[in-house]
Amino acid sequence: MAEMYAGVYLLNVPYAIDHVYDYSIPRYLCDMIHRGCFVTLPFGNANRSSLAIVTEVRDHSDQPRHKPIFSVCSERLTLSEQLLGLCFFMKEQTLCTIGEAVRAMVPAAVLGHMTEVYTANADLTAPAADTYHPEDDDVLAYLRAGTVPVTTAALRRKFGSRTDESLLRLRRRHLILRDARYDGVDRTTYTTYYSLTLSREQVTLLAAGTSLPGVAPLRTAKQRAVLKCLAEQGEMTDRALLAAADCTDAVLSRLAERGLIVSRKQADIRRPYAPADLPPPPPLFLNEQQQDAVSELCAMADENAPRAALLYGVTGSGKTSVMMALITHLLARGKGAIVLLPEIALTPQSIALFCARFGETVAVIHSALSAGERYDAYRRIREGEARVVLGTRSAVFAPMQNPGAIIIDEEQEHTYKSDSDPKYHARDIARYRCAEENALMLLASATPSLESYYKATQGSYKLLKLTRRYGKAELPQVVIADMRRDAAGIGDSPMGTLLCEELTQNAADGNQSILFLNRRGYHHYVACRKCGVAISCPNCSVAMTYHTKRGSYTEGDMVCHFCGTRRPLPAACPECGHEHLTRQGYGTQRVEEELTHLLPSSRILRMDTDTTTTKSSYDEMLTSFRAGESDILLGTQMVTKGHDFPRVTLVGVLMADSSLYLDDYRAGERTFSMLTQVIGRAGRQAARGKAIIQTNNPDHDIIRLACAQDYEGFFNREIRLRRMLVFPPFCDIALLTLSGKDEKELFLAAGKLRDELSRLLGGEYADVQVQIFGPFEAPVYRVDRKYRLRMVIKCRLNKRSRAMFASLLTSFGASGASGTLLSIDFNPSSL
DNA sequence: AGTGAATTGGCG
DNA sequence: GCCAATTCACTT
Repeated sequence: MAEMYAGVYLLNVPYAIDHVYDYSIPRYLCDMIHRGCFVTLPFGNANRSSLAIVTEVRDHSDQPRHKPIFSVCSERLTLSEQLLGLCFFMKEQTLCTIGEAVRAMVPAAVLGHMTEVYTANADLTAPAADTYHPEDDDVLAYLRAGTVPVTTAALRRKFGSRTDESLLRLRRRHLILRDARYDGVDRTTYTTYYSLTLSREQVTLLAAGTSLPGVAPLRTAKQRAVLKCLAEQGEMTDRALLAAADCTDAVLSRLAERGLIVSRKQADIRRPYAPADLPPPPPLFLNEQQQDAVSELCAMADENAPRAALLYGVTGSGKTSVMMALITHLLARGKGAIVLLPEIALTPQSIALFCARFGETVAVIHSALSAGERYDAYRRIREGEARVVLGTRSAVFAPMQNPGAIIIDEEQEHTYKSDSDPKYHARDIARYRCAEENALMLLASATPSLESYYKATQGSYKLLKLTRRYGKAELPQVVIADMRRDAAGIGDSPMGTLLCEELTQNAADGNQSILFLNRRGYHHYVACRKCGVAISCPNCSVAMTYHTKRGSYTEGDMVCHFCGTRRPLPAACPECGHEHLTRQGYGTQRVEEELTHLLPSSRILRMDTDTTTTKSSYDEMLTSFRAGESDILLGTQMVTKGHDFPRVTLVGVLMADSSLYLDDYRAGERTFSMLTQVIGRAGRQAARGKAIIQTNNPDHDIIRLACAQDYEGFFNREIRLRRMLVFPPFCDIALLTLSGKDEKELFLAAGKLRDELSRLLGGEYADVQVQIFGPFEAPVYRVDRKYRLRMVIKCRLNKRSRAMFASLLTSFGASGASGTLLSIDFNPSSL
């Protein structure tokens, strides 16, 4: 048989050397190695043991030299053809390495990891030259005394921080050998079940001391107790049995030896969201519009071709019911579904909703799962046991065979974009998977992203609308409170008179309120006292941010975070000429203080990232509020999503302007979406609710349109602006960030980056059209003792422009200025 | 010349 | 990312 070769990608290499490497396949591994399986192999000068994934198997190779693969990680652990293809798609799409893509798909616990181990070198003929350090002796002695390889972690525990340098020197002197151990894949835990081999009657007789033919009488009370328990309860887990019979496992093994009981091992499945005791799901009652949408979606799914749809439904129109009907349809046809939700919407309530309807076939994936839980969810999906996956962004990689649909709820949420490597957007991944698997991608939202709605109007997505509210829910009454003329507002209080009165009254009536506060105020924009309009960048219309000059507390500049433009603070409002300009920006903490003064009799529950450190504390707070333990829920984003609070009749929005004047071209879109959702929180079921929007810009289009819940009006306004100023969807944005510890090196590298960019654009990539901004300082210039510079490039993302950026990344990764790091984010979620 | 520290080039 | 070969800066 001819020699076989494997093309592999290393899992732990930088972008610049992330390409296929050819290895020879040893005879004894021949029938175990195939596309998508994981192997360990020697890599680099030192032949360090590394993890890699096999992407090709063939009987020839162009390379002159080949190292042999060490071993296969697990016969069961492989990446499917589809997911392997997705890795290459991601590499091209997001400029990540294959390894990064793989790690996004396979839970760490499933992949296992390499551990470094050391042994003393038995072969002492090697040259023992070089530097001798007496303090290395004890490490060497320790390794020589032992018989098994020792992990670096264990050595560090024993010898402290000097371990690493000692190991390095000893290794240089060839006195010790380094190796790597690949640590397991199978995290399955088992439970042992015991049961009787005899009939209950026989056991009862035995326990009573009667002797049976062919069975020796029971000697001890413990043995009798065990049999009695089993006779009463039937099959029991070892743990339950030991507790019930109050004995040790020695008793059990004696009985098992005698053949009176048998044990059976069963693999555990950790199911943190087991559908225990849930009420049976109510039948889905769909109105005509919903029914139409369902029929359309089912028909699309049945085409077995790549399809995409946008379900645009006003708040409370019952989008979830439509999804559930679609999923029911898919399950009946032997297909599965992946449902993505934003993290804050993945609450016990929403999980229970799905579990109640789809039961055992639901798997939940989110960031708070333990390694074992994640592993089990992964396994259940891969084995086909779970056919409905409910999860956050990363669930889009769920190893489901034959998905019929990938559904993205609240599609506009920016949490679907990852901002660490690999910097993917779940929507792009979903689109690719659906195209490969002939499935339906369904985007759903009350306020679709501009990009998606635009695609729908262009016909690339099928647009389905739900315009009617479900049941008898009514839109709340919306009041815009003009803070410019509010006495309370002048004193820089975030609370207006009207809202204050209404809150007091509402609490007195025994109703609950929600106060929504935009975000923590570290972003300072400057707005006019009289007209409320903020200072914006003359180039890109993005609100500018006030930055104090370094080393000064009083002097500062206005800076555009998009294009880097710097301007001195103007003396008067460019809109109306008024001279009183003020800095804006509040945080929740300050507001809570104000509130306790203004509303001494109300019980206030504050909820933000400071107070909800864990997932459970978040759930506890929601439960407590729902139970009526507070009058007012004050919080950021997280109060807007996914929960019905039947007793909430009043919603207040503080400082609607601060999101209106975010340092991002999507500020208007975000504000519209946020206001629409918040307003929808008031009075979803019971009496008609009320929403009070406090703003200094009562006439602003976005505020007016949001209060009228006029998405299409908003879309038409915004898309015109985007076209005019050339922002997505009319271009793409590449954000290049250079970071480094040495400020001088960093600026040098920035110069190099700009030069390299113009070299590429002047020559090989002359056909790529771009508009370049920067380099300029990142909004937060210093993070983690590193400085950061960025460039913003407007362009059209396609094969050519991506190749250009890839080449940039390669040259900067390989020979780029030392100590500085280049990272590229296409269409970042925030700037 | 000799030493250790910083830089560079390559990995199949 | 990690290693070793190479260059560099500085002592002896």
